[in-house]
Amino acid sequence: MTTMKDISKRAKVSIATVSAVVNQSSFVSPELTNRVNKAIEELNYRPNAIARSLKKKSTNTVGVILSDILNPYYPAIVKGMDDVAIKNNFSVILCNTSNDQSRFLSYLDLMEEKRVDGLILANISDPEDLLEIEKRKLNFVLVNRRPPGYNTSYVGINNELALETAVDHFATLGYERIAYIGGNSELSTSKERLNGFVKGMRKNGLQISNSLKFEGEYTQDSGYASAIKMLKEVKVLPDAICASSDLIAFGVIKALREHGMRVPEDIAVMGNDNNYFSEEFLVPLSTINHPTYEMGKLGMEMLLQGISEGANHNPKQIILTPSLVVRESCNFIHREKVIAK
Amino acid sequence: MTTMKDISKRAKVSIATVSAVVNQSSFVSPELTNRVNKAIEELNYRPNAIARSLKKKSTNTVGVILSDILNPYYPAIVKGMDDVAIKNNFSVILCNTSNDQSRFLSYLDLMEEKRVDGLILANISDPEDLLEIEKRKLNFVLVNRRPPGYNTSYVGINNELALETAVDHFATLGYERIAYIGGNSELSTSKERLNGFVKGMRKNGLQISNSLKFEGEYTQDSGYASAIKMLKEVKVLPDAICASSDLIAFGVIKALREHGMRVPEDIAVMGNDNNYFSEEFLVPLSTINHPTYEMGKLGMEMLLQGISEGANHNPKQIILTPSLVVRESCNFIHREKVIAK
DNA sequence: TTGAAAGCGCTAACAC
DNA sequence: GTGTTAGCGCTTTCAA
Repeated sequence: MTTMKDISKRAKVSIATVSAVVNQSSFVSPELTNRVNKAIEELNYRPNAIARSLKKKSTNTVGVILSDILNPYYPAIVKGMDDVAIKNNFSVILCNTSNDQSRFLSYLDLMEEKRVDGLILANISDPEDLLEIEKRKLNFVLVNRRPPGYNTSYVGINNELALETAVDHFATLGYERIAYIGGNSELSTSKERLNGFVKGMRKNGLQISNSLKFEGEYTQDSGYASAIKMLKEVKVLPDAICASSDLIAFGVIKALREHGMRVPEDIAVMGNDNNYFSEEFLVPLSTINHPTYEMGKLGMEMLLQGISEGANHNPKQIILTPSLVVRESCNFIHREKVIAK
Repeated sequence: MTTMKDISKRAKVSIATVSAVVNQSSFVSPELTNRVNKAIEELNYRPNAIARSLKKKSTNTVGVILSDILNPYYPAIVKGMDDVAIKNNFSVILCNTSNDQSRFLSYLDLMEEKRVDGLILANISDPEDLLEIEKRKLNFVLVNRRPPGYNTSYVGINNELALETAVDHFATLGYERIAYIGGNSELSTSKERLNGFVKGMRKNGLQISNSLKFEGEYTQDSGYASAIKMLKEVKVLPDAICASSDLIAFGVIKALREHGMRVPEDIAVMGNDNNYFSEEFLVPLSTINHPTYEMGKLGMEMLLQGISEGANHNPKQIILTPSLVVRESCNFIHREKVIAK
């Protein structure tokens, strides 16, 4: 591997001069510049970022720690991050924890050892985890989920508004008895979404039945299981269901259909997050769109800004606004009810 | 940031001793070991991987260059890679080119500058690109696609067999007039799949009509466009369609339905690759399963093996076997035809 | 305008 | 067993 020393010899200049032309960090006469560039060309020189990093104490690298790359919610986020990273000459080290806490911890250590300039963490909900991160004294921003009370360097979406919008939509269509099937209640996003559901129900003068509230995971299987449970336990079924994610909605719809219920004719279902596939799901899913690409993009921009501004960086949070997407899974109008009013 | 020097002072030992206990690289008396560990604890020392890399001329980091992380084919591959990387104490720098050649090139430069120990490239088809990679003289393995004639350090799947299997399935069900809707014909996977289709048709004594062969991209939009084209141009429609990917099949089915054709009653459709969502697509898609997680896992294992074995590494290729998944998109039996035989 | 030299934090050869 | 030291490839200060 050729080094600056090799170049300096061949171009008959000092190493400092080579460095100056490579980095354009100070003026070098055209003559020497040429000789250096020629040598670089001939020897196929490529600067060693490791050595540079050691000297400069910065790596132009950021770590991204994700909870689950298989969840279709995240690839667009990653792409948003990657796009802005490369535009700013940063690389991203991707770490997928598969929701494994010990893996999360060892990734944190690893990132610290690799001296990344900053960290983006998608899906930190546990205050303990936040402590672990803060201990390391490095730039970071949280994305999507966040621990209770955390208000700095965060980009997420307005989950409360998302579910409120879903309920509003149901209300507009005349649905009244609405169930809620959510994810893990400990996650910030779950809490916010449930809050939004409650808020929406109240606002629309609708009654919330505790027997129609279900919790589980943000997965299709969990949605399926919750729906089965509902079908078994509930005497008078709801006429509509708010699922707190599209994946959950998929599972719910699958369960309903397997039990002979038609969507939306018998029970309407709304998703949330606008999964890539929800438009072509068994029944095209009405849902709430989340600007995920934007979330990744803004998260990385926030991080890089924090890195470049250093101590005098002013932390902030960005909350993106979700929007209604109407398809077919709740388009069955309850004419009688609407007329009756 | 505390360094070995700080530790050595506090523990009143030499730097070499600190290094020895941190890396367990040579015997140190229990007494000194204790002092060192205590100092490490107290000062919250974390080794600097950058400095270590500079010295050792290896980074324990590999680059992964992907053509499109938004395509649902890839997340599982990435997960497979990441899982084996972390198990072997390697980090992965993820690079998503979004199918942009200039971005690919600049990522290659970047990876070289960052001195990654190796590179995995998902989706190199162009011999020129391969040349670019080989120029850099670093360990690499190709995954999924490959340029013509490339037979070293590769893991992919048997694409020919995949399409052959699809045709066999159609033939078994009594379908005879079978169309093919493929991806970009320059990609290795496309060629292999088309070959498999042709082979399967011949083997089953079925006639291939050139007017029933379409090319495009590996996207839903492209599948949609090809199907529209077929609907317009072809006088006598096929009774079945082989799509070369599930995404294409999705587009095809969408187009057919929009034009009043039922799947599978009017036209049957087979996909290929077993997308995460194909089971719950508008019509549950019969397809060919690809072991993508395995592909990523084996790709990374191959790379790490190549890195550790160095010059005396014996390059090889691994071709994984796809398998039939029967669902509903081609389950309409042509009784008359079958009986007629 | 150019070059000499110190030093980033670590490893490893060698000396004691 | 432990310590001294050179040097990985680069940046940057300072002197010339």
